[in-house]
Amino acid sequence: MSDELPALPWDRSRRRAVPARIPLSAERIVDAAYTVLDREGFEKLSMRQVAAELGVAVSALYTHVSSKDELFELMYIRLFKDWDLPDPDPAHWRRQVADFARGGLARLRKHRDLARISMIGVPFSPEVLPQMEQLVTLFRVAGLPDRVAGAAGDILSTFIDGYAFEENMWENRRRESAEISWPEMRASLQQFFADLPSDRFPNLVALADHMLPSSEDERFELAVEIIIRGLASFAEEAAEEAGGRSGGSADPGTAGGRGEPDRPGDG
Amino acid sequence: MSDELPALPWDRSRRRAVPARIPLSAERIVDAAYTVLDREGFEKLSMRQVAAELGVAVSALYTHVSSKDELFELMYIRLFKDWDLPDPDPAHWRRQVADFARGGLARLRKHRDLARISMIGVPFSPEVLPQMEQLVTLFRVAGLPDRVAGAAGDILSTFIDGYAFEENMWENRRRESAEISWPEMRASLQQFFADLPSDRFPNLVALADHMLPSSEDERFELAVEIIIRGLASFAEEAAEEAGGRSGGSADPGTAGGRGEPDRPGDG
DNA sequence: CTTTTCAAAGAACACTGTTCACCACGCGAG
DNA sequence: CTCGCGTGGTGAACAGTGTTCTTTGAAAAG
Repeated sequence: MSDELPALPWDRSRRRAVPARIPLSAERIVDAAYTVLDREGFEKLSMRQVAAELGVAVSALYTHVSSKDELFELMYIRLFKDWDLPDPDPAHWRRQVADFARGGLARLRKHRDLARISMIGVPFSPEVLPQMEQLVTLFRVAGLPDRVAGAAGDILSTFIDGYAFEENMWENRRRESAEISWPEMRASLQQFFADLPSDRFPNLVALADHMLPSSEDERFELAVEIIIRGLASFAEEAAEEAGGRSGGSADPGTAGGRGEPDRPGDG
Repeated sequence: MSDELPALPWDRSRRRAVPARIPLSAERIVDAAYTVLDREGFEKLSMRQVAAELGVAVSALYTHVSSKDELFELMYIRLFKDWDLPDPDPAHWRRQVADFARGGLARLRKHRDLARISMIGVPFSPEVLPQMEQLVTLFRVAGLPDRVAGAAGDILSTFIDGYAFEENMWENRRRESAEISWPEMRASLQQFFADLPSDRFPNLVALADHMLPSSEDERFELAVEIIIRGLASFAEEAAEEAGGRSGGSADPGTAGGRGEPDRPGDG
């Protein structure tokens, strides 16, 4: 990172040029904030905790970070560092969209309560533009009409954030109440549905087995598949319309996802 | 509510049986909390503010409400009071699902920052079960396979909450920064996309007109339509499978939404 | 009437984000 | 080498927060 040479004892000009304590910086503050977040959770993430983590006075933070909100903003931006999306491929746009969604969720899961911070961040920060561009490109080559291609990324991201947020909620609830495992919790909730009065809630009782996701990711995968199929329907529609109007000037292999080789099976 | 008779002046046993000040109750605390929420917003909604609204000491609240979290829970439950869903109609399930989504969003919009509180609430409270039952029923009569019908309500609600939450975020940002109107903000953001370097962000520039929703509800309507089409695709799939296997024992008018009379146009 | 009971009050505790006067220390100027 | 100077860390303070505990007052019960 730094090309600093070790200081020779007799070289007075270099003596303590690199001070014993690494200087404070926004970068280091964000690092510490993430450490506190993972250890204590969002609710107990305070400026004082971050300062303590760095062995520094609270007020020292404010020379590098103007407020707690700005600290959140900086933490949010980290989410998009080193996030490279593959080049859009019309033949596999469905899988690529699904992979984007999975990648986004995986990033939000990397730190405790990170989804809370993600939903606070302003979504047009310069750092997110490359991903946005890639995603919009992907939706265009998939054959979506402009107004859908422009909105799809936002819609998908909104869902991902919302999903991660609720996942967080459950995790925190589990953490503070008796620490029972997810399978146990799932079983008891399933029982709750099965035990409902079947005259008033016949369908909840009938579907008790399906009201809770069976694995950690099943529900997310299903949701993403639903959204992708919905998008595909718009692509088909656009392809039909273009085909009917101009006699198929668009490459038919480009638009419309149904029946493409990457159509995933269940799970 | 109460069958209290008017107090006669000479009846000492009834004197002040109904005290001059209406007694405190969880109900009244929730009322006051909503008043404070609308006036001050979520960030400044504190137990002290609520107590002040009621002209009462802070500690008095804690005899009716065990914590601020429980107050949030009670506020959350209010969301579902008097929310009647129409009886599921297989012929119009698409419109009914869309109406459910619109109704949910409308409820979240009824109070400032309400989405923040909605995302905190535990989703299996007894108060929400009737709506859940109606929704699951609707998805079943639409012909969705069980595992999709069981998840669809949760997925849709997650999206609605996430959408309302982000809408809140924007509204608050607008409120605190110069109060510029939404059309103005939209125009400047649109310009932001149009002015991006077109060598690095060709598609964002090309779709600058479509990156922001043109009206308040356009993006939400589109998202709901995408989800409904995705669900419909599962219904079709199930109908085909059932048709191929058992020779069409299921009522063909029940399953599969494509081409039904309520398929909405754009808008 | 007295006694019991229980909701409301008030003060206190341990926190929070943020600001401000102070001060030490490394740097360049002289 | 010495002298200001300014950057950046310090500690105290302010105005809040959620929550708890003890005290009080007034209504209900006996």
